[in-house]
Amino acid sequence: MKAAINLFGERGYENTSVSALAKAAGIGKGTIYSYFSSKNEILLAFCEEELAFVYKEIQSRLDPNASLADKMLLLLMSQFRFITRNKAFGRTLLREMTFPKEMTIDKSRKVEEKFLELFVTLLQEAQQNGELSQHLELTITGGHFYSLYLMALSAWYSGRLLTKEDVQETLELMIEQTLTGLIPREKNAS
Amino acid sequence: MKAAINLFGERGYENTSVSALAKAAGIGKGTIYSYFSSKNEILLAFCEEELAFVYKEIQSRLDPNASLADKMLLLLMSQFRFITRNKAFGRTLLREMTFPKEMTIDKSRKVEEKFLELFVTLLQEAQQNGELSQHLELTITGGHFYSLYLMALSAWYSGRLLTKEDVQETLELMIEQTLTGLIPREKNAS
DNA sequence: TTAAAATCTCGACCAGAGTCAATATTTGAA
DNA sequence: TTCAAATATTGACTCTGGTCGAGATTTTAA
Repeated sequence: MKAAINLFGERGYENTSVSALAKAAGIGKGTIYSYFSSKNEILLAFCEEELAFVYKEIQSRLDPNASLADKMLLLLMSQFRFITRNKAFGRTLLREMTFPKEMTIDKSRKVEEKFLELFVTLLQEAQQNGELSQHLELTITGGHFYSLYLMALSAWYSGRLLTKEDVQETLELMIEQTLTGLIPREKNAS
Repeated sequence: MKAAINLFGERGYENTSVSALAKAAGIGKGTIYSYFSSKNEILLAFCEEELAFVYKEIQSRLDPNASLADKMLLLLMSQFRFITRNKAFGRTLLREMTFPKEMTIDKSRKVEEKFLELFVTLLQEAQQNGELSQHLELTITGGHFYSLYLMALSAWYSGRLLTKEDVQETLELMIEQTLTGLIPREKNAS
């Protein structure tokens, strides 16, 4: 893991071969494969550590008095900025996290769960404030916001959204829409 | 392309090497790479044809009198069933479609655009029916439903949703939530 | 008709992910 | 202490995606 942190950080994920990793760690390549099932799983493990740190960051920045929409936007954008810090790196990670192979499902689930927890915490607070309907199943609702995050990332990687500002705007709009709904309301939301 | 359709269909994408493809097509491997920029792009081209067919299917099955929610569910589930017909195949395709490399962005955009069009068509109809707020930017709203689709697929590939029935239930709930919104309403929707 | 330029085709070659049988080390029972 | 069974380590090897320069083919224009 130390070798991974060094080399991935230095040359990036794609430009680091497993052999190089093994040499840097002073072990044989085969040994690596007896601890990780694939190169991607090393990446996942690497991110587990990084993400724990990012989550702490986010939680400390959350203004408890802000609206749910604002908090959600902060959460999504922080995560977005982290993951796209290095484009190729983020892509590989997202591919493996979002559509994992059987081989890496466990690790990927674990990382994802941590992320979903953040949503649920936020939503619980909002529900207590009355900002959110009481009858919602929060895991599902968490998934709902998670889906916006995936969408934004996909749009970014496909070039449909070009700048971080575009992403932020789109997310803002979608969060708003998610909260108020798409069908006509008799009363306008405040 | 003919060789691809045969071999991918027969042995699957992962088990078909580019060399095998070349041999089956009776051309050199290098020649393939002067028409496609990567193996994944062959997959994308392969799917362009398949998907056009699926879209026709879907549109013919849509009952014009059904509610937007029902139509949307049909659309998402049809697509879901198609893509997960072969798990590994779908995974590779989704990875490349959702988080494409610069190399394949064009192809992937093209395929995706066709898919998004379906959403927009549906939404336009709904807007005319008064089932949808007038002031919505439909591209964004289309993206909104697209995001639910991604989410469902991700949950399926991660094993958070295990059966197609789970997926359908979750999508149903989320579509409902998307339409009515998450914040409390004074009046219940009819 | 011809030959130079532009384009296309090819497969030997390279690099890197992942395998596996051989070897080294550790464990534990007598 | 001993040695056999269990476990861990290793790097040579395989397989495949992708590259590239050499050579074949087509186009163009005189």
